[in-house]
Amino acid sequence: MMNPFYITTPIYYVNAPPHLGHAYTSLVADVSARFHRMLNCDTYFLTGTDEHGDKIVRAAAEKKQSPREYADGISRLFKNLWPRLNVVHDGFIRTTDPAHIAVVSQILQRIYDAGDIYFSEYEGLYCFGCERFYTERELVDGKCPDHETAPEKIQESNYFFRMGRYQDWLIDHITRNPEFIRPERYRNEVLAFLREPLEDLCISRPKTRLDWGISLPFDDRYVTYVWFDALLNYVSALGYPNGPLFEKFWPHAQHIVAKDILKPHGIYWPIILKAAGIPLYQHLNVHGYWNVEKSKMSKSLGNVIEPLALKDRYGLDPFRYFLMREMTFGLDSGFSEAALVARINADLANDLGNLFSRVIAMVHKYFKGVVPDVSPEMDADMTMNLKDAAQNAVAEFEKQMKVFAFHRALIGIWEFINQMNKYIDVTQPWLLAKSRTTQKQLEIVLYHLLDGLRIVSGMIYPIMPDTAATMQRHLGLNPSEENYRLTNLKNWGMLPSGTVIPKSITLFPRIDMKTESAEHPPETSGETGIIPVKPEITIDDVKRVDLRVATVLHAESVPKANRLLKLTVDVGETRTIIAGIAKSYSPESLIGKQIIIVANLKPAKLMGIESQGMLLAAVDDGVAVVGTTDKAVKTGTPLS
RNA sequence: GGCGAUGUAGCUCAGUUGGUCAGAGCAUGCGGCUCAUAUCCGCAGUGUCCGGGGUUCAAAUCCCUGCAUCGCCA
Repeated sequence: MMNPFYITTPIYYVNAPPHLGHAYTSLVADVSARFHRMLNCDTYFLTGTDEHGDKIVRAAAEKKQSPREYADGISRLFKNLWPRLNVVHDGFIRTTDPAHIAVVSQILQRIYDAGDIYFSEYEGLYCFGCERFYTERELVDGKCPDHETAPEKIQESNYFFRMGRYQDWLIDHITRNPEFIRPERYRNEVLAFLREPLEDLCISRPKTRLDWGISLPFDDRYVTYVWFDALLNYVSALGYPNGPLFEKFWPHAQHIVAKDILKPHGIYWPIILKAAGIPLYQHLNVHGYWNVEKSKMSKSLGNVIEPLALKDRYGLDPFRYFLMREMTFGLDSGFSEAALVARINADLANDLGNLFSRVIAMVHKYFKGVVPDVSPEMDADMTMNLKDAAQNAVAEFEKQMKVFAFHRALIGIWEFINQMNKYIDVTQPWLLAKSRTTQKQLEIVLYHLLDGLRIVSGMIYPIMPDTAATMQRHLGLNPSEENYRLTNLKNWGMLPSGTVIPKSITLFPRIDMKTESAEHPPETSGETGIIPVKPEITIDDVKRVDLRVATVLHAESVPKANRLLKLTVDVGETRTIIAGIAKSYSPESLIGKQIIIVANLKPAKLMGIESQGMLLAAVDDGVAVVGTTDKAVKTGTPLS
């Protein structure tokens, strides 16, 4: 068992809804967490929201909400986004959580007692309109840039954190641990900043100005401001000071941040930890920005597409792949729809998707879908370096993933994919299939390809988990943590023989830029669970099913049936429908709801009641969620 | 204003300590195959490696300088 792995995103400030930058940071954390689980590391992935401060008070006031209500709303937006990106975190912390508040208070008190926090009065230029101080430099013609009024000189007292006394210690730590802040450019930036004397950090606001925050334990007239509150989430979320999670994971902490918050994480945070007597984190991993280009394509459609919306259009896994492949971790990258489509077509559809499709198709064509049995001694003759290529790719993958060089890890995987395409070209299985004397060779070639795809499926798992699972199912495997273990990817020839594999599918539909503007491509085959996709059907099969929007008029439970509800619904006519959702919905909660039913299903009697149709619901881990429409529509409307 | 980074094929970028370093992918053109999602494989290019100067037997690679872009700090 390797060291535990603790990965964090920043807690996102709830003054605005999530955007691409947030999504990328969290995606990196998710990919990293998944990768470490492949390494069999105990892994904890934390994210959350930062909810105090005057910006929140002001944003809430604009919406005529209390800060708490406002923060709840935006926090929920973040929390709800992660599942949609297949970002699976272990913890979600809010700075308004009582446990967090207690930890902040405790640590502030400790640092105060140690003499690193002092009280001081200062004078500054204050704009009452903005409710903030300005420096001379920020003023325009001596006036507040927002209100165009001259700020007033006022005096205020606040608490300050003596960071200066830890400056030399921090320089020393960063110098001795070259990987403490990475990539190197950001380490250099921090060191450059530390060449100048470090000023003490103002850590409070008088409650007269701001009361949406955590009270200072040693002076109730003040709340703590920004960094103590925000940064301490990384330890409070683990149950500091002596929770089991804290003891297990904290020493292995790695943070991910965008470059805009380099200074707080690279300077304030280590110093806070030092002052509080808490060991430092391992690595601060800093990434750049996405420069979003408004694509011409979208403009011509008249609707500029928001980056996050593109995942719905092109599929989640391609979207995740693009973000991880296109950005060199640490540097800025451009985001455009054209670049996304180019990656999807070239890398996903042409290289990987087509390889997968042609291999599976050949196994069906030549062996009726049965994975050939290949004795190890026969292997060597036909491997033609494919085995070495696989093992090199896995080694490179491991090396690059560990240092957040995701794009390089992916380049390595794709080199191997190209080698497999080349291998097919050289071995020419379609010729081997023509002669009985070359049957054995054909078996070996296809087995090698299948096993290579098995290894690819494992390597892409952290980046494209749904696709990885789909691939594994089509290789006759049951997608599981075990199959994604790196140790199993390092071994050649692990794919079980004799299984019958499902028919070939299109992993990634090619995107035709010409017709794309008219319609959206089908969602890529990807679902998180392990439920296999049913056999292919045609449009005619679909047309036979008459789906309708129905409105629930009445609902009641069915006696002696603890899972069933009897619904009376309006589909233009009134019908009775029995649905097995009683464990997830109370009868009252359904009344008035619009649902989707199969209207032409042959009626059936359940518990003596005739059900004239069937309600559609998603059942996730035993919990039923009723399907409905995005907006209210006329009852009885067919779905097509 | 100070410090730093970057500037390489049409596009996106690799190029570790100076000596096959003038490269990869995409896009383009041509050839091949047919198992495959008109996919795959091969071949072919185009470059004053930002401009100028210097060090050296030898510089995209080191030094100076100019320009451009960007970042950090003030």
